Amino acid sequence: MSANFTLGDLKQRLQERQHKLTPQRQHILQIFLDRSGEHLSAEDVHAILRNSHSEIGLATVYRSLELLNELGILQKMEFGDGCSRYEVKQMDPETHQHHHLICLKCGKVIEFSDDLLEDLEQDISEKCSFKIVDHQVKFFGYCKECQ
Amino acid sequence: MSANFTLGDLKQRLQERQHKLTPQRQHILQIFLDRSGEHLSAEDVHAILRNSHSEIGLATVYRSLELLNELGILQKMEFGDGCSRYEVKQMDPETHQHHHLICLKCGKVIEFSDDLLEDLEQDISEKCSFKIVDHQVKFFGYCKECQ
DNA sequence: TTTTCTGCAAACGATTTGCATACAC
DNA sequence: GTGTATGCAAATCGTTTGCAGAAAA
Repeated sequence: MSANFTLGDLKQRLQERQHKLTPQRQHILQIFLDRSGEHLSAEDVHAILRNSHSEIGLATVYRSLELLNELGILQKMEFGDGCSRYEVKQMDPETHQHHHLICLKCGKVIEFSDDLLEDLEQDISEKCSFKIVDHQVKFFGYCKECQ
Repeated sequence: MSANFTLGDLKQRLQERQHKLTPQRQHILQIFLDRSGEHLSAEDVHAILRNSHSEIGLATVYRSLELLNELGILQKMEFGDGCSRYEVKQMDPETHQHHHLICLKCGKVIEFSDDLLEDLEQDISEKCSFKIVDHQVKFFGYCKECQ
């Protein structure tokens, strides 16, 4: 249960949209598969690539991240630090969203999973005639070490 | 109850930090007081100023918005449209936060108030030893007109 | 082959900054 | 007066785009 994405999934989703399976795209996805739980920016990914082996243009990194996001493999998110960050999405829709606790002092991002929002979504749908397809919850405060 | 900020509050908070009460800062705050409920960007504010009377440099608008945010008078927020937006904060801490429903099609931002998050915050504090001082909740979906 | 990619460099848009002048205190 | 604010223009930063050559299908 709770299986992860593989390079095979990437290949399949690319083919469905007549996109090509390039080594650059594979390398970039692999970085996320090797580091699930981290929130990497385009610059982060670019630096990791540079350090490990392949030199890939920054523009290609940006284009690939955007594509992986559209394919539903990565999830784009903003933590207010001035750049977009990405993480691998959970394949299993049963495994519910996690929220982010962002420390105002050290900037650390802690994850917290929960399903309490289900009720709230239901409530909103009814009261506002708004069809919710996604949500984003961030809590700001101070982590254990910074309090 | 649920009183709003006034220019007097601005004056007081500025003095506490040895900042000066300038006409620019007053005009900018006034714009928000006249339009509570709107989520204005720096460019929006600049345009409104230009249309109404005073020509204020864009850099000053940015500096003032940042200052008003630090003074706790405005609340800075991101809706993913590429720029920071601001709205007047509620003075009364009893009046609880409102959440934002963001339509993925037309971009409209609807407000929704609720207190359900209280329980969740309590839960997180205990489980993660994380002291929460603020939260941000956004729901993405389709509004009545766009469904 | 045909179409989609990549890499580079230039373009971009939002935001910030340096600096000389102007103003609030 | 003294120190903070302003306005302008230039600088910055993350991100996007145009285009010619490279590579997947």
